[in-house]
This record gives sequence, C-alpha cells and structure tokens, in this order.
Amino acid sequence: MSGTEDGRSRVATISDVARHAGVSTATVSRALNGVSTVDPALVARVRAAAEELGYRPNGLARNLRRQETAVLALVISDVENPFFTAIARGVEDVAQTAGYSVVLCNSDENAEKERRYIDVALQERVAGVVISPTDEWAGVEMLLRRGTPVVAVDRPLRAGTGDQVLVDSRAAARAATEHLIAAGYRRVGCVTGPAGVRTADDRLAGYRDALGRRKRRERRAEYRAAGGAAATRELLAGAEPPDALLVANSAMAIGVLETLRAEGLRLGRDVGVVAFDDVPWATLIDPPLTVVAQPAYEIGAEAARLLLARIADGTLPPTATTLEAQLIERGSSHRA
Amino acid sequence: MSGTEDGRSRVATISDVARHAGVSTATVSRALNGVSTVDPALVARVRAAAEELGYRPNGLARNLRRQETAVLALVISDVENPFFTAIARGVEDVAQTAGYSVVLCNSDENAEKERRYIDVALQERVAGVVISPTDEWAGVEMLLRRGTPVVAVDRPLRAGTGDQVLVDSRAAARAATEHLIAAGYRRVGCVTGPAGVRTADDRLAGYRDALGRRKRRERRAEYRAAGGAAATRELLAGAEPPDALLVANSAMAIGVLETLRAEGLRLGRDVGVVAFDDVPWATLIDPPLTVVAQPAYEIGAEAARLLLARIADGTLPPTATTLEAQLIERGSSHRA
DNA sequence: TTGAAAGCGCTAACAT
DNA sequence: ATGTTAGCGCTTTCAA
Repeated sequence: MSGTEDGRSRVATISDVARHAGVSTATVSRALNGVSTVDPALVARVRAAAEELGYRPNGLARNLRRQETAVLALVISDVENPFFTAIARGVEDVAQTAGYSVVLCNSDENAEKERRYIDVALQERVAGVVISPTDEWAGVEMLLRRGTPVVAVDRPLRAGTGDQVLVDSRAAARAATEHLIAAGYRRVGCVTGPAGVRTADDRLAGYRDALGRRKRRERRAEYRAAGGAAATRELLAGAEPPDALLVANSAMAIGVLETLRAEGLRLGRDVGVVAFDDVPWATLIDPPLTVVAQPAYEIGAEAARLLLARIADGTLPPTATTLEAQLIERGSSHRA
Repeated sequence: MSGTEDGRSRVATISDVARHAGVSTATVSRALNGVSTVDPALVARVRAAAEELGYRPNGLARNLRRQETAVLALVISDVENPFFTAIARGVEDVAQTAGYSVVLCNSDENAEKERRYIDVALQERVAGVVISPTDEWAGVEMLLRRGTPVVAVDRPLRAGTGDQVLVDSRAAARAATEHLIAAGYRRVGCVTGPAGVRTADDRLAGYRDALGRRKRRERRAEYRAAGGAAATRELLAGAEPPDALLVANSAMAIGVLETLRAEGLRLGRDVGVVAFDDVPWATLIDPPLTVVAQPAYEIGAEAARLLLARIADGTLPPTATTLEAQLIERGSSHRA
C-alpha cells in the first residue's frame, strides 16, 4: 500500500489513471462521464485503471471547472423541531433522485448564524438554497444579488423575490379557533411565537379572525417549551383565565401541557387545547391532542422541485404555492 | 446593476478586485487573508474594492488550491430521531467555533444511501466525517483508505480503525432492567432493534445480564414506532406475557405505548416501561415515562473535538471514549 | 513589501 | 474517436 509519512495514501488523480491506462486525461474524463464517442475497449481499460488505483474524481476540481455543484443547501431554523426535519426529508428525497446532495444548516432562529451559513453556501457555490428565513429580507438578499436560486419555506420572502412554499396558517388557525368555540369553550386564548416571525403573526391573526368581537387572551413567547410554559402561566394568572388555548407550535405545546398539569387543570375538560403540528406523541397523552397538521414533507418536496426547476431555468417567474393544513380533532379539544 | 441576460449578475473574481484596486491578485489574496506583510494602506484599498464589487472568494477554487475544505460531514441514520439531532447540535456547536461548517447527511439506516453520501463526502474532499455507521466496516473503509479522518458515534467501528464516542448501552440496559426487577415486576421483557445494529444488540445483552436465569421475553423489530408496536403485540400474545418492558429506542417506545393502551393495559400498574432516550414528551404522559437518558449533545461535541484534533494531526492514535447513560426514574416503572 | 507565474484536478474547445 | 491545450479562481513559491 502506497503511503505518505503521515499514513495517508496519496490520492490518485485523473492523470494517474490516464498514464495507467495509456490514454489521455481527456479520454479518461470522457470514458468515466459516459460520453458516447469513446471506444468501448478504451472505456473498459480506463474503468479498470480507475478501479485499480481507487480513483475518485475530485469534486472540487470538477465543480470549479463546471462552475456548478450538485449540492443544495437547506437552511432551517431548528433541527430539533419535527416540522423542520420532516421538511428536510422531503427536500432530501427529491434532491436525491435528481442526483443532488443536501447540506443541512441550522440557523437556530438566529439571523447572524443564518447569515454565516448563507455566506458559506455562497462561497461553496451551491446550486440552490431552500430556506425558512428568519426575516423577510436580510440574509436572502445576498443570495438574490448573486443570482443563486432560492425557495422559501414556511415563511415568506418579500414579494416577488423568489419561489415560496407556504401553508395557510391564518386560515388554519381560524378554523382551529372556531372548532374550539364550537366545542363549547367560551374563553379561548392563544399562545404564539415572537412578533415578526411570520407564522406566529399569521396564527395570531387567524385566532383573532375567529374570535371576532370576543375578548382576546393572547401571549407571545419564544417558540420553545419554556416560552409556552411562561405564556400559559401568565394567561392563567389573569382575571378571567382562558378555558381553551390555541398553541402555535409543538415545542411550545410541551410547555403549555406541562403547565396545565402543574396547575391541576385537566386537559380537554378544564382547558381545551389545539396545537400546531402533528407530533408522534399526540395520541399518547390523555386525552390525545387535537392538532393542526401541516404537510411538512410535502412542503419540502415541493420546495425542492421548484428549486430544481429554477436551477435548470433561471428565468422562471417566481411562484407562491400555498398548501393547506388539516385540523385533526382528538380528545384535547372536547369537554366530554 | 450589472447583469447577464438570464438576470444573474456576473460574479466578481479576485482579478476583478485586483484590477479595481490597482494591485496584483497575489496582494488581494494576501490582504484578504490577513497576511501581515501587507501595507495597511493597500489592505484598505483592497477591502474597499472587494466591498464595492460584492466580492466573495470562490470557495471551490480556494479549496482546490489548498487541498482542503472547512467542511465536516455528519452522517446519521435518522434525522427525525431526537437523539441524533441532539448529536448534530453538539457537532455543529463545536465545529462552528473552529470555523467549520457541518454537512448533515441522512443515511436512513440504509447502507446504500450511507455509501453514496460517503462517496459525496470523499469527492467534495471534506475535512472529516462523523458517522453513526450502519455496520462496522463497509462504508467507512472507503474513508479510511483515503486517509479521511473519521469519528464514529453511537455505534462502534472495527477495532483500532478510528476514534469513537460511544455510550455504555449494555450497562445502562442492565441497570434499567435491574430497576424494573427491583420495582417488583416479575416478567420483564425487552423490545429491541434489528440484529447487527450494535446498540440493539448491546441493549439486549444488558437486559440478559440483568435477567440472569430468569425467563427471557424478547423481540427484535425495526427501530421505529411500527416495529415497537408489532413486537409488543407479539410479546403480549404469548403464554406468560411480560409485566414490564425495556424498550431500546424512543421511536419504538411510541409504538409500544400505543399498543399497551390499545390493549387496555395501564402503564406502570399493569406493565412497567423503561425506554432509551429522554424525549421532551416523557413527562407529559401519564404516568410519566422512565427513561435511560444518553448524553447525546455531549457525544456530538466530543466527536467533533476528536475529529478536529485528528484533522490537525493525522498521526494521533485512535481513541475510544465511552460516556455513561443515566436512568431517570419516573412513574412508568412503578406499580404505585 | 509586492508582483509574476505556476499549478491544484478537472472538462471542453479545438485539432487531428 | 482521441489527443492537446487552455483555463476555471485561487494561493503560494520565487524574484525583484
């Protein structure tokens, strides 16, 4: 086994293969890339030589030459949120079949970190980016300026700047709230995410739509369990505490449910709850949790399809796809 | 705004910057990379020119020249498993502070997909790989042969082939089983993952250790909710069904718990349960779930540290770090 | 301190 | 059908 002093074997290059097979580097390149005009006998010889030397084409050199990469970046705001990991699977599955790899970047709901990842994506010259933008403009602008195709998921971009795949959160929140009211709850409250995060704002708006002239009971907090817990405690401490809650995110829902239990309130019976995102444990709690299920996988898949189309043809007009969420009624939103 | 016909602006290269600043490309390179020997005045001029042109260094070209990248690949078997996403955060946080980006690849417990991702990693010449290998050898061999630093997490590699960060699953499984026995359960069973998946095997072995000469009630199934459900149904259908279950993975636990409920069995009281991995919803179910908590974040962080060290010095001897899991007793493993 | 020039490994004109 | 060669954008000797 050939090796250098630090124990690593020297990597074979295309010219090693060429020499070994007694042909030119161009022929090696053509043979290995399946260009039809190559003599089958030579192809075989080249293949054999490549095999023997353990040759792997250097993607860096190839990409530099081709001025493109077969890599997509997926920038999401929370790797630990099942909603986003489901999106990731959708993106990955579609990308995979088209021969693209997916780089997952965790922006952590942090504009600075997002910016840094976009920077890396730009430097590495990824073919395109799927992103759940922390705001409507800041980071993505860099991409647009460079002409890197972008598709936004979950949260919108400034109008007309690129493709987006969204869910009609507002309508879904409205429907969920109406369901709670129809189920007999009289003081429906809402726990949502930070102002400026579009999904949080939309879900709150939908809640208000349904509430009409009824009294609002709403709290904002970070999209995490701790945020949900704090918001719930505040709401419960009010004069006329809510007897039902619309919760804008599944991580918050954990905090909400814990708080309800700590306060000795029975789910459904004392306080009805509907939460966004269908989580695997929804049916394990008692009573099971009513949820607004978003088609996360399909969001990712569609985003990847749009991105691939735009990579193939940069002149495509920006599209906005809106998918529907589905209310799944379970025990937590019924008194019975 | 300068632009080509397809609407994308031409990207500025180092020579554009050089021309703009009236210096050579070498000076631009030195100035931008902070080489100390450059006249501060020139540095300023170069910076200004780069800024004005919106110059971003082409990472591809840089990496090709430097023969290295600041990218780590993290190949995990399930992006939707909170255990792995927690590892991902650990890896990411450490990598980030060292200036590395992390590419997350989802092998989906599929050796072929794993192989393909390793191939991409090799072609893109990533600086190193953190992987939860589907088996002890196959894919990783390619990396080792090329001298790419590798650290295995969660599952071991063939002895002496690289660094690894593991958890003492066997001891933890044993302790969990002993806990169940001490709690008064008489027919403790085990639901574990597929044969050949090391963690599944280890946890089963630990279960057997604790059981001693008692009768075994064990089932293997895929590491998913459906697997857990099927295994539980089978065990329950047996002659002397288990009155307690050690479950090797949190996804399986969902299926186990659903099945128990469907069968009308009360958690804790009728059937005690301990599951691997502390999930956020563990305290939401009734009674709350007793778990074996693995230090997932720390596994990822330590793996990244080892990888970075090995990248810096390829001659380091392989190390094997074993972290401890912690049994968190809650209601599901008590009759009371 | 700065510039000129070579070259990383590959692909794609162009030539044969 | 195959070979020769230029050059992708950058860093880094080597000279000046």
